[in-house]
Amino acid sequence: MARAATTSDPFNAVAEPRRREILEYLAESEREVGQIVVALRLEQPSVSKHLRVLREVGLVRVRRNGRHMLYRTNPQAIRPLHEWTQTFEKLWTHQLNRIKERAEQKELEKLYSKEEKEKQ
Amino acid sequence: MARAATTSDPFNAVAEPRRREILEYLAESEREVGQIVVALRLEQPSVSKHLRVLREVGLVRVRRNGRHMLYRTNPQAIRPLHEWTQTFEKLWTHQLNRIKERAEQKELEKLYSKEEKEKQ
DNA sequence: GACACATATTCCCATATGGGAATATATTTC
DNA sequence: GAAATATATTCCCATATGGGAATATGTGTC
Repeated sequence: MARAATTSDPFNAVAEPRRREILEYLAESEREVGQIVVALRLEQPSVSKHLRVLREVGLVRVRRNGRHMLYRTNPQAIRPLHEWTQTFEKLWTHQLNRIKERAEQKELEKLYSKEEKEKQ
Repeated sequence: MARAATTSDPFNAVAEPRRREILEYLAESEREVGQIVVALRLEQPSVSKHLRVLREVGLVRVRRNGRHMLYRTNPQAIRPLHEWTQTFEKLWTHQLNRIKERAEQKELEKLYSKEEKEKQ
């Protein structure tokens, strides 16, 4: 087997930086393909291909308006990613607290040894 | 250009489902490679290769203990992912509220038309 | 040092990628 | 229906992938 398809799930779809940019841009409001091309300075076929991937995993929605296609981010599709990362949140705040506590401990020790020196 | 390397950033590293499983497993506590092999039912070389990718992007830390290598998840490295997904959180709660409001509106309308009928 | 054990690396391969260039499709306008 | 505009698709290609199999490296034990 090779690497999983970009269209296999949101995790793979979102691994591509340009697709993340597109999602951010389309989160502000509905946009035409041409607007994405201009705003993100990408080639039009490139944008269409990225949009296709995003559409296939449900990360964007489309509707037609005349010759224009209006895309928008479907934020709900990002939830699974958010929830997965959230399971680690407690761990890193815990880790940060430990770092903080150690720093404070060191400060205390420094102060203490200073006082000791001054006594002598 | 082809697809970005799995080692280019946490987004790419985490796109692979087995690597996510490994991160979850190593979040509980420090583990030997052999334990991962057994717990996740993967081939040993496969695990070593995944661990290498995770190590290169800082998602895991290692220390040696005799012939054993002890790996653990570095939760801080997941923060960027969490923060990126978080920017969409407001949008999806907003979206959910709208859905809820519409449902409630429909309920009201249903009730109203029922009363109308009963009048007649 | 010979051996066993734990882990890492290498080689091979089918597969999907993203970009570029060219072209196809769909829609409006005249 | 021809021309113009907006978007999508196709083809080509260099590149990295993950799995499997085999092998290499490192460490403890006798």
